[in-house]
Amino acid sequence: MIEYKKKLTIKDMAKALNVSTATISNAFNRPDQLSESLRLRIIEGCQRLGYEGPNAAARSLRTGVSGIVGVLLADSLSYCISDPVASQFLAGLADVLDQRQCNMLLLPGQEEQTSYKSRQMESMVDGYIIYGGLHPSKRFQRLLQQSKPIIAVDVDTTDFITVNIDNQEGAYRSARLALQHRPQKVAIISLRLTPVSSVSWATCDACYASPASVSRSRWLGYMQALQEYNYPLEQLSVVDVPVNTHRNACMAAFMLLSQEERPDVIICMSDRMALGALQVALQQHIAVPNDLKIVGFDGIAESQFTHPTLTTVQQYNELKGQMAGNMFLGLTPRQNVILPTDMLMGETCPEVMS
Amino acid sequence: MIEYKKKLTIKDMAKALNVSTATISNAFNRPDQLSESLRLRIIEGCQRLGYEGPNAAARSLRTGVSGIVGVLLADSLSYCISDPVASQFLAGLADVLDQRQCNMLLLPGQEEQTSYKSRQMESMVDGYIIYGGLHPSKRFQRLLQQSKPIIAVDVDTTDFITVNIDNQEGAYRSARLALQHRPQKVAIISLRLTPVSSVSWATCDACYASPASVSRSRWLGYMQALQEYNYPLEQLSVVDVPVNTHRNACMAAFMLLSQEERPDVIICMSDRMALGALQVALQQHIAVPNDLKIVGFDGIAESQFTHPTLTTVQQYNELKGQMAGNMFLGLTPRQNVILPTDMLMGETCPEVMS
DNA sequence: AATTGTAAGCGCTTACAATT
DNA sequence: AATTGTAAGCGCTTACAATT
Repeated sequence: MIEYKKKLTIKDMAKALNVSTATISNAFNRPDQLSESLRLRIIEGCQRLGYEGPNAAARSLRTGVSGIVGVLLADSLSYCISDPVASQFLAGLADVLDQRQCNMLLLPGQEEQTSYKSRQMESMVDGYIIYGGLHPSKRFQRLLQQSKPIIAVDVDTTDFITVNIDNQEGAYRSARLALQHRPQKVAIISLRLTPVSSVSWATCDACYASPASVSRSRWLGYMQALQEYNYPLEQLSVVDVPVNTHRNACMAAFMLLSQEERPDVIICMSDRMALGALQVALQQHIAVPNDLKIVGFDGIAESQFTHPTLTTVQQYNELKGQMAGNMFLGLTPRQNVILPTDMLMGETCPEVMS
Repeated sequence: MIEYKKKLTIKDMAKALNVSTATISNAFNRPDQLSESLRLRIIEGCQRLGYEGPNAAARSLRTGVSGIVGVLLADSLSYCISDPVASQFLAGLADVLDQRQCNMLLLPGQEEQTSYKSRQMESMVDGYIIYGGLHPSKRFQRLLQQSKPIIAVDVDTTDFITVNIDNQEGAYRSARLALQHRPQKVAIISLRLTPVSSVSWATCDACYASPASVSRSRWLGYMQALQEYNYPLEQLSVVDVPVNTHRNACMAAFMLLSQEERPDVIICMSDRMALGALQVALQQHIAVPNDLKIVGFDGIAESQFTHPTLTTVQQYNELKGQMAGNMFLGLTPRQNVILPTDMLMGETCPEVMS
């Protein structure tokens, strides 16, 4: 049988150990305020009696600091946790916060409920890390007025300190790599470039109108490369995908590969899109990379688990999380950061030897 | 410029709206305690003045309930977030908790620091969901004495209410599927069956000694199938992997496929292992499934993103998370649950037509 | 009878006072 | 001078009293 304990307070300890509550508190929080011997006696006594240390709610109420960092996500929790890019970011962030004994509170961005309880926890949070997206949600609007520190990641804004990558440069380099093969027919699988809610064909004009900053930057990088190679834009096929899922990737790839003139290059705004395209191509017995080159974006771990492995833009999401965490905690100067990306030379688009 | 607000309290609202603090509190928490008209006037007034509702720390201190559920993980946060099985579970759990306006606090199991601050948050938590592993950690020991509700998932124990799958049955069925092909040489990639800390060959005897319940159950399922097919155990090759990573999977597969007598069946305790084996096999130009059958376990999404797709045991991790959450919240009777699994017929091991 | 207000106390931290 | 204790108050909820 498990033996349960009563909930112990600092008062109980003070009585049991014959000191004041202040001394107990100091023993835990301000070692310089009492003699070493007394501190050890108290710590030992508390351990023996089963007192786990000051109650977090009370401490937080008193000090105004909770040690909890709110992470405002662009999508639902379930999406973010299962998306490799977001989860890598969260892992990096969690590592840093954990080292400093801070905790993470994941806040879904899409909040429809107006119940005040869903906002309750916001009052506990010491500040926010905003991850991705534009966040037109009410929750987001409220945050701005809370006068708490905010770091934004993968958001194109001047309202906060941001941690970003150079999306345009990365996209440009990946597209150039594909275009070096002098393809006949280029296709792009884009993410949330247009406001549609299903996988659909897009025109270049529509794409320019997109407000989603990350996608737009990548799009501009692609355009830059296409222009450099004088690729006729009217020949370009673009399928836009509203949500970065494998299913959508397959659908997009299927649409592209069923065209009368089949693309020999597919440039993708994410590795998930690229992996979907790869799978569909292989199922259709299209030789990759011989008859079809594919480049991705992100450098997720899974991109190197396939055969052939994916050629993609490696971004360092874990590092991104660590940087955001360190900045939030003030361990790193609070200033805008643009992290580098690298080309990850996989097998789906080899380099052209010249 | 963003305009910041002062931190408002229930007192400020009482003064501004000319009612008592109790009435403000009731307006938020006990609608039956005041007239509809007054309640609306208060809610509207608070909104207008920018009061977000009662402070969570104060409320939690007063009521003893925080709405925060501690999720005790077997490994580090970064591992759990990036593991597809764990993250699916977390996604399901998060969904349920979020609907009920509860929050999740992820607690890494491997806690070496003795700083009391790392335990601070434990005092806030309303209860625990323990996910996987044996948890011999100090943190775990402490939890048992806290007299808070606990639900355990993927743990073989009688100390708590548990949510589990039938690991042995699932493993048995997957092994049988592979053995139907009457393989010459069977190999197994196992997880944490032996206490070694690197990828290593294992013997059948050593494997039985494992204390890790999930792995042992799967192992027993494999043995059951092997016996049924009279497969000579002395011919079996087993590589045991301490941590479920792709790198380890590749190493294990490499070891197995470099043997003088190459296996024509590899049975894997996880899809990550199976995907690694598939990749290594394809890189070595071994035809899958013709010359090598592979079966996995888990049914992670990525297992269906490859070509060929993986034959594996589908477990419903998101459902597992939902069930654990619902039970924790008391929306479902608190009783032990064993969730079903299904065979997911992919291409790496087709069914034998007889 | 229906509505609203008073006041205690949840467990802690910390300025400052009191003691050695 | 070094060590320890007193007491107020963080923001809230709720039993109960007071008012209409």
